[in-house]
Order: sequence, then structure tokens, then C-alpha cells
Amino acid sequence: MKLSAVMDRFVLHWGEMGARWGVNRSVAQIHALLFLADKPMAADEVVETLGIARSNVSTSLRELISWRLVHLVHIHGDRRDHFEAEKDCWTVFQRIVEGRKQREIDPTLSTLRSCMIDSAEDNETPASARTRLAELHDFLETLDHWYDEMRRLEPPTQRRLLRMGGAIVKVLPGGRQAKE
Amino acid sequence: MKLSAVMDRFVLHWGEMGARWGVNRSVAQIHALLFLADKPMAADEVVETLGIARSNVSTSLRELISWRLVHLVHIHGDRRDHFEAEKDCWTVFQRIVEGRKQREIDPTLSTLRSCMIDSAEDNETPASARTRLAELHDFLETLDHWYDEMRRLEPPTQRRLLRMGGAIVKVLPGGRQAKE
DNA sequence: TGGTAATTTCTGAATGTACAGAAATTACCA
DNA sequence: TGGTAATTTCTGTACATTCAGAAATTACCA
Repeated sequence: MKLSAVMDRFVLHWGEMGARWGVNRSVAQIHALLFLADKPMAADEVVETLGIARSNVSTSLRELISWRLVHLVHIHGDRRDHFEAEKDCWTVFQRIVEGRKQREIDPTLSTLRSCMIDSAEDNETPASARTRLAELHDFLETLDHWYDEMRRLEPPTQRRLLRMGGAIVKVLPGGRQAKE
Repeated sequence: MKLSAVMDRFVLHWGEMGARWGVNRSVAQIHALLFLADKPMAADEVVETLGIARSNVSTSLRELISWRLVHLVHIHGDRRDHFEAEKDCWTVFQRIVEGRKQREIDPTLSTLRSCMIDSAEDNETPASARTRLAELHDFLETLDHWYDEMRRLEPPTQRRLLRMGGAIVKVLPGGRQAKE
């Protein structure tokens, strides 16, 4: 598969951005390629197109699958596995948020919980620090809870809320709550 | 400044998480330390407490200041600069989102725009790929717009919306919109 | 069940990043 | 304006990550 100059530019950019988000460049580049491709690609086709080692393509594809950004497809009459990327941007976004939550927010919440328990016992952690830990824990829990609720909504409702933006406050009862 | 075992654990964990988010470990550790500290600290105190090189502390503090997560304070009768972290979790979150938007979303939007313009001219980029680029662009613009609107709201309103979670749909008019 | 294609795992080399110490600069005061 | 404290920038080294090729494994078919 031959990439146009524009497609190449996008693949390269997405690779750079991936690197900043803590995802390795190859993984992000392959993701961009499959996102643009109009049909599922075999691992070897990815190798030819991007010029990265077969082994890397293999591990990168597995990682993309673990993020549920890419899935396996079979083509009639071809023994090879083919890979297809999720094309709906909203879903892509959701999968990324979901992954980061599981890999980063959840462990942080559990660390915070154990920190709070232990600091209640010891008498060397200052009260101010304990307050900070508790506040951070509460904040992340609230965020987590909000995310869970949003995830439960029908996708059309999610999109509608997103598009409403700040206008959402207009439908809030009371205009301004007494105390928050 | 001597850290308790719990504080130390948190600082280490925050450092690891920072690494996953594309922030270097020292930066994240210093941020955690200042977040827990009950008073502003001088650079040398950070050096003693965490045992990292003076030079690193200096550059890391500058990076934290550029993210607006830490600010400079002067203490009466002390020539040294002192550093204090933002303590409000909501604000911390906002600053991080703001920073990532500027450093990652905005450049991606501008790359996408130029890709769309160029691909309209060339005749080697398939229509399907062009559609993908356009859809991604629209999605990111919507997200960007939503973020701008949310930022404009009063912090108490923001918090209220967050706490409402999925219950927000109950106040939406019409239950279900005709077409989305 | 033997042969072949496809895929994954292993390993060493290359690249890139983080870091500490040293040097240079800047800011402050007498 | 000279001296000193404080801070930043520079530079080589240590460390970690990425990557490609080779070997091993797995899956499929005759």
C-alpha cells in the first residue's frame, strides 16, 4: 500500500503525538495507518508501508488490540490475519480514556487509599499532608464516578451533551444553587 | 524536610504516573512533594529531601511553573526563591488539561487542517482517507469547543455539573431529540 | 504427521533521555 | 563596583527504551 504525501504526514504526526502521550511511536504510527486505510491490512503490508521491523509490527498490533483500537479480521481465501482500526472518532476517544483510566487512574486511587489508611496510624505524616491526600482521593473518585455515569449513557446522548457545551447550564434548575 | 513513609510512597507513585503521562519522573516527584508540603520550599530543600541533583531541580521547577502547577514565592528575610504548588485539585486538573491541549491538541488540529487542504488538491489521497481526516478534525474541534465553554463557567458551576454526572440528562428537554 | 506459512518471542545493537557535577550567569548587598 | 550567594545552562555519562534480525513457536493443510 502506497501512502500519499498527506497520509504520510498524518502518520508521522500521530506518531509524534503518541510519543508525548506515553505510547511508543511505532504503535501510534500503525494506528494512524490503519485508521486511514480503507480496508483491513495484513501485518506484512504494514511492514512494507511503514518500513518498520516485522517483530515490532507484531507487538505493536497486539498492544493496539489490547487497547481495543484495532481488531482482527479474516479475509476469505487468505490465511493471514488482517487488522482493522476502529474508525469512529468518538469510540476511539472512549477507548483511549478507558485504557488510561484502567492503567493510571485506578492504580492511583488504590495507592491513595492505602496512603490514607496508613497515615491515620503513623504519627509522622502531618495533618496538612493527610488532608491533601484525602482531597486528591475525593477528586479522583468524583471524576471516576462521573466517567462511569457518562459511559452508561447512550452514545447519541453523549454526543448531544458534548455539542451543547456551556449551554447546558441554561437548563439547570434554579440558575444558581444556594451553596455548593 | 523529612518525609514520612506514606509521603514517600505517594511521591514515588506520582513520579511513576508522571512517566506514563509523558512527564519526566523528577518533575512529577517534585510536584508531589510540593503538593504535600505545608509551606513553600527552596530549591535546596527539595534537593535534600528527594536526593536529586540541584540542576534537575532547577529545570524541573521551571517546567512546573510553565504548567502553572507551581509558583514562585518570597519569604521575608530569605533571599532564596521559594516554590509553592497549587493545592486545589480541581485547579491542578484544569492546568494539566490546559497544558496538554496547548501542546498536543492544538498542533494536531493545525496538522489536520493542512492535511485537509493539501489532500483536496492532490489526486493520490483516497476519498476514504480524506473523510477520516475530516471526521477526526471535526471531532477534535467539537471537543476543543466544549472545553472552551466549560472553562468559561464559574468553578462552582463546573463542580456542580461534574457531581451531577449522568443525572444531567434528567433536566434535558424532550427526553430524546428528533435526530442527532 | 510432515511440511510450510504465519506469527510471536528472544537478543544484541543503536538511539534517545535523564541525570549529576562543573562552569557560567545573574541578582543582591556593602 | 567588587564580592558573594543563588540560580541557570552546559556537558559527559549512565540508564532506559526502541528497534530489527534471528530463532522458536504455533497454526494450517495435504
